[in-house]
Amino acid sequence: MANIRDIAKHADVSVTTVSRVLNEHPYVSKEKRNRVHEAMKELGYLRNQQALTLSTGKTQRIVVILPYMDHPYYGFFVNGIAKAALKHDYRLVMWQTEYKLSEERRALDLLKHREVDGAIILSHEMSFKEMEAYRVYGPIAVATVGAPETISSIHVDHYASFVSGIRVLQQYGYEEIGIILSRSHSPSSLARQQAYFDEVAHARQQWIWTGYLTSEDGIRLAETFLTQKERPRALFFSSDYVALGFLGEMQRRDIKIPEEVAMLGFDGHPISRAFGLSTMLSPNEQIGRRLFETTLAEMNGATPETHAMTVNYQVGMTL
Amino acid sequence: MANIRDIAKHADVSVTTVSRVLNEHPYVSKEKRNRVHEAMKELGYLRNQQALTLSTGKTQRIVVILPYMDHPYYGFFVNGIAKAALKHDYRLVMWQTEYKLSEERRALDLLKHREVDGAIILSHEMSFKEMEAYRVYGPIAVATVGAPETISSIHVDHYASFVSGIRVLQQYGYEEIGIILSRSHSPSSLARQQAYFDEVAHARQQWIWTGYLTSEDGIRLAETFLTQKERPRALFFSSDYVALGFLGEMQRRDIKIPEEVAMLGFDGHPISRAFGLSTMLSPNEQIGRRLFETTLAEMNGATPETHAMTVNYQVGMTL
DNA sequence: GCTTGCTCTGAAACGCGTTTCAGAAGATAC
DNA sequence: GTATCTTCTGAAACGCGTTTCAGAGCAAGC
Repeated sequence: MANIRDIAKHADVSVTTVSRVLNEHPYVSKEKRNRVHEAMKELGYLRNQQALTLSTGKTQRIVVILPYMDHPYYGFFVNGIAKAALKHDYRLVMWQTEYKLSEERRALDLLKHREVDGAIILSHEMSFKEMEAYRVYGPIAVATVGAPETISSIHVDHYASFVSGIRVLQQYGYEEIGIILSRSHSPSSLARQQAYFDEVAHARQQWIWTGYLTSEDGIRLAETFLTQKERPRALFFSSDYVALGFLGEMQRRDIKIPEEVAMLGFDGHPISRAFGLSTMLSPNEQIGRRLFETTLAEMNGATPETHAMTVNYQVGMTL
Repeated sequence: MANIRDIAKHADVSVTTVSRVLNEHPYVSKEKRNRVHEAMKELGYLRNQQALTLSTGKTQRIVVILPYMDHPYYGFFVNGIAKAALKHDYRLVMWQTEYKLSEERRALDLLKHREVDGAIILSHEMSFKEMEAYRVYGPIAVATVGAPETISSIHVDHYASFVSGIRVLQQYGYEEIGIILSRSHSPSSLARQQAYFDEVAHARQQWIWTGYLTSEDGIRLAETFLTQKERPRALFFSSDYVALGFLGEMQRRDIKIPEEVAMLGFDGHPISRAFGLSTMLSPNEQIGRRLFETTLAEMNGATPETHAMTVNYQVGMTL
């Protein structure tokens, strides 16, 4: 494992000169530059990235914190982040938290210990107050609402999005609407709930179903829904996957959609199009890209930014 | 940013002693240990992970190389890898290649430059011959078939799996079978093709459709399939997502499944169950876990291993 | 009483690339 | 002819934790 000093010796120059050649510094004579290049080739030199990192204090890494890597919902975010990171020669360290606060802390400790230069958080249990304490160690960008101004936030405006989804349902003539949420206490769920009560005249507490995250939850929901005495005429989901699970189960039971119950999804996953699910298209990949870009900008001295994105109705056959 | 030398000075001990306290070495007197702990608290000491990495030569990181992070197919692998990595306090550096050889090389260069301790490759364009050249820099484990013995391989035996899938189709009485493949030249596609010709008496070259990866490809396939003059009675897909896209499109066209054409998927994604897709359940999460474990074992001196996994038929309603 | 062994400590070297600073040599400006 | 640049070079310090080695002090073994 030849190092920079071996190269220097072999080429009969100083380590400084070798370093300059490595970094393409102009003030090296052509002759020495050649000697160094030859020495590197002969000894099979490979620059040690760890040493570089320690020396410069820049890791070229960013930690991405998310609950589950296999949930399709996060796929588009991650894709956007990954593409942007690759372009800027950054590496992505993925940290799966399974919604555990302890894992979120472990992940942010990477920032503390200089193992990464920044953090992107797609979903979190941690309070913003606690999160802010980590801010001094590096930039943090979240995909959630309610971040303080020290923390960048590129997020879907869930309130506005739910309002516009509800308007779509109303335009189709549906007044009795129910909503399906993921974790009940998450900020996005609260915003959605708020929009529901603000916009739906017939809103009812028992028409809010919480705790639905996966397609299997959607299957389960069908049973729950059908045994309910008074049912809404339309369901607004907060995830396409839950909606698809529900839709599949309804098809299996030969229950007509939208005749029996209309459905509006949320995400715009490609698979939804295959099954004709009407949904709200969320620009998740774009959000991912911007999350990375804002983190990068902050590392170069920019101030945190907050930006809310909007969703668009994607026509389907379930309304 | 207090470092270990500041702590030493503050606690009036040597840096060696501080290091020993950090590493819980027993040969430190209680008194000095306390002094060091206090100094660390007072100065807010945080161990610099980069320095540790450079010093020990261990990064505690593994690079995971895969074509797309947002393709649900890879989700289960990654989940298995992530869970195992978390448990052993390893970090995952994700590298999205988009099937580009150049990106695979960039990713494996991390190994060369000591930025990671090992590599897990879920899918690759690179030849095993080229891959082997990187083996000297650290352990490599792949989820594909055909690896040389220097490279660990935990994979689905695609030949055997396709054979057993075809047997299922035959048990249901289907003789005229077509197959849907992803990239035509990948080792798994070749194995599947081989199994097809070996097991299906009515095998036909034009009943092999290649280039189908996503649910959108599945939608597209429906059109292609229906305009075909002579059609097989059953389709064996190599991905649930493609199958689901196809299924959704067939439903939209009011074409009865399995009456018009029977379908057998491959993967066993949860969403498949919602739509009653008959499929072959692949233990991808388990493969992910084992890929990590074998990489870890190799870093501790074990020899590479090769292990083929089998899939199981999961009953659905499309046969 | 002497040897052996255990506990505890710290100086110095190591892993390895970058950066600062001082200085030499030659070129240009006036 | 002197002052000022520009080009080129290398020694040494830096980032920071770990490890090796030498040695001191004290207890147990025979």
